[in-house]
Order: sequence, then structure tokens, then C-alpha cells
Amino acid sequence: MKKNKSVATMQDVAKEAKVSLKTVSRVINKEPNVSTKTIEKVQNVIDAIDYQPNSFAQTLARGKTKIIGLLYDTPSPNYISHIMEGVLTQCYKSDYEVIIHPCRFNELTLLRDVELLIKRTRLSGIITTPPLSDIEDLIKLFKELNIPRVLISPGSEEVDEPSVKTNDREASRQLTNYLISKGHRRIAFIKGHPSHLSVNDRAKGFFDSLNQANIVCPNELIESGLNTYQSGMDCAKRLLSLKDIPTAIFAANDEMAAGVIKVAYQSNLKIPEDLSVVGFDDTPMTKMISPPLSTIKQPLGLMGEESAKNLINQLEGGSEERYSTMNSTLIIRDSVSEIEP
Amino acid sequence: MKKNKSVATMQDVAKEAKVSLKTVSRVINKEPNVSTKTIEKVQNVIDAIDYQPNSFAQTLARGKTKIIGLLYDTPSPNYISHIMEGVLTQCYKSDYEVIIHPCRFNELTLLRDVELLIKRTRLSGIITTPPLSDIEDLIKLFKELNIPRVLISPGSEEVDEPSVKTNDREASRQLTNYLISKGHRRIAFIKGHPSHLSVNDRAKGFFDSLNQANIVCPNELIESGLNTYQSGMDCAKRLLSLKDIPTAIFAANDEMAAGVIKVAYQSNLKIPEDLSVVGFDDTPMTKMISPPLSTIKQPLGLMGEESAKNLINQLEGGSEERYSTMNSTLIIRDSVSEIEP
DNA sequence: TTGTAATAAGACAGCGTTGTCAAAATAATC
DNA sequence: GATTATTTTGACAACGCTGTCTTATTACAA
Repeated sequence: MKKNKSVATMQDVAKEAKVSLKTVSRVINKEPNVSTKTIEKVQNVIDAIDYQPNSFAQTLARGKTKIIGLLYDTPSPNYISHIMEGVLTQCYKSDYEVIIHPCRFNELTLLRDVELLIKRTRLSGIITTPPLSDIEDLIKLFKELNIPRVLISPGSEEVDEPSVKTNDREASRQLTNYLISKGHRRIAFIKGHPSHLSVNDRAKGFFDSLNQANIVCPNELIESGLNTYQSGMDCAKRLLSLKDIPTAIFAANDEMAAGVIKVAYQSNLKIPEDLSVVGFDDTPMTKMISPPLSTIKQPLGLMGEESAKNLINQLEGGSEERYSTMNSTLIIRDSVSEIEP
Repeated sequence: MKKNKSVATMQDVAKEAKVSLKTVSRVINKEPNVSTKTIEKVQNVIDAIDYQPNSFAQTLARGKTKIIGLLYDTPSPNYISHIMEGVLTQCYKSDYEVIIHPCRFNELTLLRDVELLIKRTRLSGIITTPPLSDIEDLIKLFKELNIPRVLISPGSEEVDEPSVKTNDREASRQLTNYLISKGHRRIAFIKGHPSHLSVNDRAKGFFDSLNQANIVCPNELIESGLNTYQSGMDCAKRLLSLKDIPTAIFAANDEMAAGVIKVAYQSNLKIPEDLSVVGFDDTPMTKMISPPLSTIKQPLGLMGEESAKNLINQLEGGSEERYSTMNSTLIIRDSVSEIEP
């Protein structure tokens, strides 16, 4: 009586198909130099007994893993889960596993944690999301460990690292153009968290547009938030207590924009009649607040897919472009009104 | 010249510490019958060369994995990311890996997909989130494959499966009590997606409360939505076009509640003055809509931790309770007003 | 002391694959 | 048809660890 509990192994296939182990291995890995007759014979047995290769044995024998680590620092659930979705989709296709790893930006142990993760799990490649993509020490670590990587939305303009970016600056410029086209001239901007460089690219687009239209933006109209609802409220309070309040406020993310709207209502301002507001990210709640927020949408799922594709390409020795830029798009809803200039 | 690129192996440790492979193995796995002197000696070497065991070799040799699969069906990003956080935390402590796997509830291939996942990755255990926790065929599959599992929030009252539940029914009752205590008598309820059983537990609590207070709820006040913002709007439209509209609406989740609020505003009803609204889930946006929504919060992170704990306990042969119930809590904000009965 | 039990350490064979190299089968050449 | 080139297959040793069994060492008793 054979052992029957455990899963089918390559031995079983080989015996059943009357070929050697190696031949089965060849069929599974689609290696060349196997006659079509043999392929068919082996494949039939594989299908018949529903054989699945043991990835641990494969990994051990090959001496390298097929695992990608996705590092994130608890940004919004919305952000990470869409990125994740894309990464998973792509990795699934190429037969890679994904290990999701939450990090803490501020922790002293971050570098050591990541180093241990890499060594322990033998990660073959890494994808980082903001704000991790901007931690120089982390990138230095990757270089030292010589581990392939892709940075999602790194903030600094010139990174010499494989990365997936969005044209946030351009999108931001367009959104500002839109405000200007609606007659707004006194437009405030609420910047994002100072250490989230990518969010601050958005400010650049804002200024691009203003410059282009020859509008000067007084300092009092530039606030700096922390990406949170609360900080949006704080900034809005300051802006709305100005003697001459802005006619429109552009917040670097939706959460802060929601804070602005809240404060505006508290000050008995109607939106968009008395104040126009726009955000950035197209988080689900933007549809649900009143009025629905005009904003900018990043193709998060695609960005995830693209980064995985890029990384896998590196791992498999492909030679495709290592930098890509994806298009964010304007979502126009009801939070902006036309005013007399 | 030795090979120096690759990572340190147990061989290296053994050689350096002048002990056998097996002894190193013993130290690493904290097996008994090693003298403290040897332990120290070996541990020093391990620390010195920063040795990390190769988990693939371990897995292969042990014949079983330390991997947990987390299955989900793209519910709200908020839900899954918090559950995930808890699961990861717990697994990290116990040295388990986690594979996150998105499923499609409706797909015909679901069962086969999951079966392949299990076989391919040699999952040692599985955690499911709603609505997957309610798919009987899936649970049957788990039984057949004899794979340890924990269901998060299964809908049916009596599941004979290890599970982590919340006292949603009770919380729901309390929230309804709260509405009643504020003078509301004509209260509408919007049920959730028919196939999301767990969401529908919430209706039960609603009726519990009404019965207890001897309030009869006419059928016209019971609507059935699909958990989405849009469906909340649809239901609200019907409810608010009744000749005698309710004074309060309880939606089985926040998204639908947000839809209700939207429609109420469109109908020029003020909230909470003209209509009270409550939701369920405490999604982040509930704080950001106007008025902030009263709702119920599930301890998602803890639920994740608890399920992982439960599962790992099963895997390691522990004998703790396999069913646990966690407390959801009322979050009272500003979406309910007191009315004259 | 000597013998015996308990404890500590080691030898060695797998675990299920793949890589290397050699052997066998087939095809191509003269 | 014999010889050589090419394609197809197989034997066997890793990969880095753990489980089992054996041997060496120490502790304990008589």
C-alpha cells in the first residue's frame, strides 16, 4: 500500500508516463528538446493526476525565488489596495508570489526590518510605494543588497532608479487651468505632507499653471497640510479667516479637500457658489460628499500592474524601458463654479 | 577562494562553530537537549554572520508550509486593508507568511481557482472574509482538502466552522434603541446585498429593537440595497417619495447611508433636522460627509489578528476556543436628531 | 570504582525539484 | 551503409534544511 495522503509528486508523473524525472521537469518548464509525442504523453499524466509542482523544491533547486515584496507605509487603504490589486494580477500571470509588507516610515528599525525581510524570505525583487520610494537610505540598502526594485511615484524629479510615475504635475496644471478658465484668479493651494515628495509634485503643476496665466499667488494663499482631513480643516480655517478669502482652494489630496469643505460649511459658505474646491486622488468618498468633488484620478491598478511588469522584466533579463509614466486624469464633478473675473 | 556572493548557510554556521549541522538546526528551532554552552556558541556565530535560515529548505524538509492564505472578494478597500493589517501583524509574530488572494464571488472558476491556489502554494491554512465565508461549496472544498480554516463573519447563525464573528446584531439593536430613545418611531431600514449574509444580520438587530419597543414596522419602510452608494440613493428615493416619510433611516452600511444623505439633500431635507440617518461600518468617509454619520465600528484589525491567532493555534495543535465574538461599538456623531414623538 | 541511565552531539538519508553531463536515439551526410 | 551531427532522454548529484537513529559524553547510583 502506497502513501496516498500526500500530493502527487514529479516521481508519480514520471513513473506513470514511463519517462525520467528530468523529462517531466522539461515538460513543466517548457524547455526545448522534447519531442511533441513525449510532451503530450507527460502532459496527459499531469492533467490526469492533477499534479502541481512543489514550488519550494523548485525554489531550492533553482537557487532563486519567484517572490516579489510590496512595501508600503499604511497610506490610505484605498491607495494601497488598488496598487496591490494590480501587482497581484500581474504577478499571478507570471507565476510570482507577492509578499505584502507594511512598514513604518518613522521607525528607526525600518532599514533593519526590510533587510531582514529580504534575507529571510529571499525576495527576488521589491516594489515600494510612497513615501517609502523617497527614503534614500532605503534605496541605498537595495543597492547594497543588489536587489532589483521598482519605485512607485518617487518624488524627486531625477531618480536613477526603475520607477513608475504619473504625470501628476501636468494633471495638476490642467486642473488649475480649469479653475482659471472658470474665472478664478485668487486661488489657494494646500500642500501635502512635507516628507511625501510625490504629493508635492502637485504643487508644481499648480504654479506652472499660474505662471503661465501670469497670476501671482500671494504667500498667504499657500498652506501646508499633513494629508489628513484634520489638517485640511486647519488650513482651511486659516484661509477662510483671511480678510480677502480665495474664490477657489486646491488641496493636494481629497482628504484635505474634504476638510476644506467641512470648514466652509461651518463658515456658512456654500460650495461651489461661494467657494470652489478641488482635490486630488479620486478616493471613493469624493463622490459621496456634497458637492461631489472635482479631482484627479491616478490609474492605481495599472500602476501596480506596470510596476510588477517592470520588475519581472528586470528579473527575467528583459530589456524593456525601466521608467514609465502613466496618465492621471481630471475628474470634473460639481465642486467648482464659474465666477465673474 | 570561496563562493562569497550567496547568503550564509547552515553549513557555514556549523563549520564556524565547530558543531554538526543538526546541532545548529537544534539551536535554531529551540529544540531541547542542547547544552547552554553550545547554544551560546552557535548563537554567537549566527549573529556574527547574520545567518537567516532558508525557509524553502525548511519547508521542503519539514514537509509542511507556514503559509496562510487570506481570501477576499474585493469588498471595500477599507475593510480588507484593516483585516489584512491584523492578519499580517499576527502572522509576522509567529513566523508565518501570508498570501493575499482576491477572488471573484461570481466566477464559475472560483472553486477551481482556490483549489489550485491551495495545491500550488501548499497553503497550510486559510482565512476567508465575507461574502466568501458564506459560500457553502467553498467550505465543502476546504473540508475535502482537509485544510484548516477560519471564517470571518460568516452570515449563518450556526456555523460549525472555526470563525470570528462580531456582535453586529446586538450593536445594531443598540443603534436602533438609540434612535428610539431619540423619539423616532417611524424608522426605515435598508438591507444589504442579499448574498452578503453577514450584512443582513444587521437587519435582525434592527427588528429585535423594534419588537422590544413594540413598534411595528410597515413593509414599505424596508428596502433592500446592494451595499453600494448608488443603491442607497435608489432606496432613499423610494422611501422619501412615500406619502408619510420616515423620520429616520438605518442603512446596513455607510455607503448606502451616504446615498441616503445625498438624496435627502436633493429633496431639500435637512439632516438631521428633517431626517435622521445612521449607517454601519465607520468607514473613513463617515467623518467627512455632512453631517458626520453615526454608525457602528467593527474592530477590523483585531478581527484580523484574532483569526490569524485562531488559525495558527489550530495549525500548531493548540486547543483554544475556535469560535470568537468581538464587540462592535456605536459611534455617535451628528446625523441623528431628537424629535417629539 | 564500575555500571547504568540520562543527556548531548553527530551521521546520514531524505524532502521534490533542477542543472550538468553522459548516453541513447534519430537525422543528416557522404 | 557507415559515419557524423543533432536531437532527445536519462542518471545522478546538488539545493539547504529536518527527522531518525546512533554514538559520545556526562551524571548518578551502587
